[in-house]
Amino acid sequence: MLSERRLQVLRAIVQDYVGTEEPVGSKALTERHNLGVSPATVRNDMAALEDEGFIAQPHTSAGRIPTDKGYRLFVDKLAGVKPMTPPERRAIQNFLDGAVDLDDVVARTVRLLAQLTRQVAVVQYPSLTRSTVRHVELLSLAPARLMLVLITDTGRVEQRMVDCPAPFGETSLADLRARLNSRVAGRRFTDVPRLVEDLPEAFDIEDRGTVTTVLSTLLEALVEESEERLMIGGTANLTRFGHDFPLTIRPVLEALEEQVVLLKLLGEAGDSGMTVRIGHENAYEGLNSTSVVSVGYGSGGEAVAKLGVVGPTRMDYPGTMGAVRAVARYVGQILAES
Amino acid sequence: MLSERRLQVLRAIVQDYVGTEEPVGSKALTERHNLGVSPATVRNDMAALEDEGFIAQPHTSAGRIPTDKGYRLFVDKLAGVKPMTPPERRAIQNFLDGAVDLDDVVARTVRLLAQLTRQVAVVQYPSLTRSTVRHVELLSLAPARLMLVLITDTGRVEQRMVDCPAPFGETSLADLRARLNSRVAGRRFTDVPRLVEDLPEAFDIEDRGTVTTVLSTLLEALVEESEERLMIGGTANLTRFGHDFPLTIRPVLEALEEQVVLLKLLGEAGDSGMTVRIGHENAYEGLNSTSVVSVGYGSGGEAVAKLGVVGPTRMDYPGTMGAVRAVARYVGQILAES
DNA sequence: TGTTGGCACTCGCCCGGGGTGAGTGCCAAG
DNA sequence: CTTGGCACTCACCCCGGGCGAGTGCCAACA
Repeated sequence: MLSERRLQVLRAIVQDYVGTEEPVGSKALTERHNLGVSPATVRNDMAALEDEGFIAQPHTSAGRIPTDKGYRLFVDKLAGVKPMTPPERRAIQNFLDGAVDLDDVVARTVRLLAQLTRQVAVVQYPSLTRSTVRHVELLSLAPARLMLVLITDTGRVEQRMVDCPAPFGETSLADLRARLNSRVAGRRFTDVPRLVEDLPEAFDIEDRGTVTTVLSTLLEALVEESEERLMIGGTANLTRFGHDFPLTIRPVLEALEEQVVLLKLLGEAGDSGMTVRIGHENAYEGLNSTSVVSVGYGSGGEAVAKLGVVGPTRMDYPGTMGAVRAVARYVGQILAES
Repeated sequence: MLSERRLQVLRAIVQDYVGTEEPVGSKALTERHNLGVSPATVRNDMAALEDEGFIAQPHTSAGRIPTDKGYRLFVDKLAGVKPMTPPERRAIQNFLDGAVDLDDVVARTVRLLAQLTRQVAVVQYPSLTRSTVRHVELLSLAPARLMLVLITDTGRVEQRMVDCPAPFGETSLADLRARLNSRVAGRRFTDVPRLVEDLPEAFDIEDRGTVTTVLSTLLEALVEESEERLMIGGTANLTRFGHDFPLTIRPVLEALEEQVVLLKLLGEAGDSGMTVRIGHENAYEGLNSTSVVSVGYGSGGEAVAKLGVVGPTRMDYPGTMGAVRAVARYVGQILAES
């Protein structure tokens, strides 16, 4: 096992490297952190750390830089989460409080996260698989043409045209609307199919075709609505990535445009607590030189979606984690209030 | 005035520079384009073009590169719009035909444009100031709490909570719903305020407060809905920008995240026909080293929104313009059909 | 056994200089 | 107005030397 001091050395290396972006040597370390030992001792420790794969040297006769494994150890054992300062907290709250609707909340959250962490922010829209139906509305546009409007408790609206197999009277329509709402209003998306299953049976033969059509359209809309969307921001921060730029940045930009990739990324992260994926721990190849810090957030106790940031593996983990956690917390509050 | 041959020389310079990304010299020009004159002559022409400010040399004893003014002349006088090939047209149509709703149309358009031009694509959502109300729905959620749902003819839906000053009965609600729709359905957004102006007068005193509240909420929603949104894509293409990278790319990424900037950018472009803004012609400073090619598109004859691409001033103008025009045309068709 | 100072060694980086070649401007002749 | 010739300018490449940070090893010491 690694001695206490060696861990301190590793911590010092990570901190210095994150700050300077340059390989850090034994002498500089003893000068900047008062470890109480000589450079020679540190050199021995570094050799040991390198043997274990926690650090590496880019070239012989250069300083050491942390490996993914080194960062992992740092995050797991050596670093805490740096809490936000009270002024920062107030700023977060103020900024989010101005939001007028769900889109705005998400947009503001993205901006905020990007600014606080100076990295790329990713915010998933509150997931709807766990959310509930607030209301279903049916409008008659033409004798055999209806519009179905689905309103969710998170404030999203989805609408669908329905072409009926047969004309559908106003009274039948009102009847269907009432029955539908009494069954599904306030219920979870996932429960809806079961709840409306036997609904056609309550109608006359000639209306059943239309009713089943409406129902299947509704189920379709529910599925589509629970497809997860997300918003990203702060891509300009990618320019602070490093010197080797174009090669690193391109796949990241590509990944960021592929919502599927990002959703998978967030999805893979643990369901509770904060997740940090470092470098090659990310399944997607283009993100092998980045770290992803993500956390679930939600209105009540349970997480309904995730948010996080994407940055270089060389990032300020404690600060980033602090910001991500704080933002998630406040967004949750905002959602609970509305 | 510039002689015919000098214009040819300018055209050749632009074409070569766009292709090679390197300053082009007199000798290379005579070799690659058969101008029928010697390098010395071309040198004289180049000197003249430089005097007029159409080209410049990055360093003494280097070739010439076009200036913004040079590109301007090229676009205005020397280059046509390169039409898409039939296979390309088919590909565009096929790709767009698969779209299922408005969001999907816009998303596909962005992708398509980015791929075709290998640049950053910007597509504005169909503007709603010119569009019409399809339906307004009112739902009663609680005795003094309504939900207002606005549905537009472009298929967008906006919903709003309304807290009533006094309880509002179901019959009044039905009455208001009916009157409201009979007045505004099918009408343009801009006409709505005038059309509902005197509506409160038709109701009992005790209901008027609620009616005016509902109306003002509706007007608010109309304003917000006509706020223009847009979607961008293909940012990964920025990596092909040039060698001096980080400095050029950062302000562009920043501009792309500021929807306000982009909307202004598109808004400034001429209302009909294709607009090309080259380098410093862009008001926004961060885009001084980029060109923006934009065009209006719409379902009928008239343009309802704009789309375009942002790329380096050194871009293939004829090809880009061809792609932009073609995409705009097909998107218009798709919108007209649905 | 762990720590320390000493020491030789490696090697990336900076710097200055010479050679190369593309490209230019000018000029005189056609 | 065009052309060939010619001298000149510079950016670029390559090379070699000096510098210095950093390393690994070792012998001495607590």
